Amino acid sequence: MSVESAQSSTRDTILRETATLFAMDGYAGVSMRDIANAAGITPAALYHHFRDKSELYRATMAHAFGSKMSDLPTVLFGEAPIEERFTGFISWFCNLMSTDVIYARLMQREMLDGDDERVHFLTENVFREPFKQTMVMMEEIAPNGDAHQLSVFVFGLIFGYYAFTPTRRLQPGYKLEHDDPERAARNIAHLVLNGLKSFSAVENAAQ
Amino acid sequence: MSVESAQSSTRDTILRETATLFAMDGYAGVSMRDIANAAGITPAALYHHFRDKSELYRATMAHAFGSKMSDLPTVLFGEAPIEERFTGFISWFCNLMSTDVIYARLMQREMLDGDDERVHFLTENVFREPFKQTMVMMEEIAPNGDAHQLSVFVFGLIFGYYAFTPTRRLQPGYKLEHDDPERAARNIAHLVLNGLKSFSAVENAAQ
DNA sequence: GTCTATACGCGGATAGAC
DNA sequence: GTCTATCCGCGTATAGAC
Repeated sequence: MSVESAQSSTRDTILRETATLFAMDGYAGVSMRDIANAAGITPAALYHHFRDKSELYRATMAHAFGSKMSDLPTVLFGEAPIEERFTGFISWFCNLMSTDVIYARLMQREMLDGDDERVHFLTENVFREPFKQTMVMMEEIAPNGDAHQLSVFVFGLIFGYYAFTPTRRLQPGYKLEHDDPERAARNIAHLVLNGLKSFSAVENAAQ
Repeated sequence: MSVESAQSSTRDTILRETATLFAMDGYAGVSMRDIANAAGITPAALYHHFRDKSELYRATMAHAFGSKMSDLPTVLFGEAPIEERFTGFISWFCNLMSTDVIYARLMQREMLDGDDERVHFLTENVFREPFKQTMVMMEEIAPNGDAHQLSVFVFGLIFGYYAFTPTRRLQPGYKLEHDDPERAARNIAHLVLNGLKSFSAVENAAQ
């Protein structure tokens, strides 16, 4: 909300560089010298902007996870039928994951390496809103289903699809069009929408 | 196949310890001193068994990814109807992921950090066979669908479900039974089986 | 706000005794 | 096969000049 877009301050430059570096090599795999190098300053200068490496890391996460996931697509809140809202959401999420590799990798790293505090931060700032909205849709699609678990399936499916990318490209049957996020989104939405139609009758419903 | 189960050699001890250490903290996050400490020897002794850290890492992966995934459940190859084979497979995979956290984390790390060679190794030794079998099942369930992509959905769904675990536990609606792999497997199998029934008619089929 | 210079422990790795 | 001792560059971090 504050006025900070005037020009690219050194701090912003650093945070942009660290997002890439940490995404690619992880916290322990990136040195302060690497960071200084990428930002075009000396290591000592980094300590003018951040107390230490761990604070710089936290600042990087706060910067990277700022707003993207709360910019949910407008179709979600429109009057469109549930199929359209759901498909629009999946499409948006798939495009985000396939477009912003840095973002996707940082998410994966936080889930893999984050302590309680970091996972909490990630959950609050990245997944809270879209997860809630997904739960609302799940309740509409499968009124007697377990909305929480079904939402986790949706996130897991998309998240897993992209996490699995390096491996899936080596599997039999791989074609270039499998990398098209629109196509993947369409098929994911199709799978889930049809799969859930029958979930109302499942025995462990509405827990 | 060789006789190596006689007693726990130092080499095996090291590899058991490194599997845990690398799974928890990643390659860059674990030092040779850490490893030596965990194995109860000095750092110098490590170099008697392995040329350097990267060879020790590769050996750890080879050891960890040895046989588990090729021990596919027998139900897969039986005469049972497809629903039962598929559900059995999902159940086996979910149990594996939720039981062996080390294994699951090493998989995630390799996909996130692995270079071409490492991802290739992971794909060949871990995912090749189960992926092939899943494709066979997908062709049976949705004869006109895209068996490769549908198989990726299945793996992504399970993989994503477990990768998402730290976060899902903080989401609204979380209950303890969501951690039960049998329950998750049942619902995943249900979702996929029902979702795929209608996939035969989808427009981008059989590519 | 960024630099040079530097502290100092930890990193991977080796030599050679036992 | 494991040890002690050691090398040396790289790690984070600080002091103090400009």
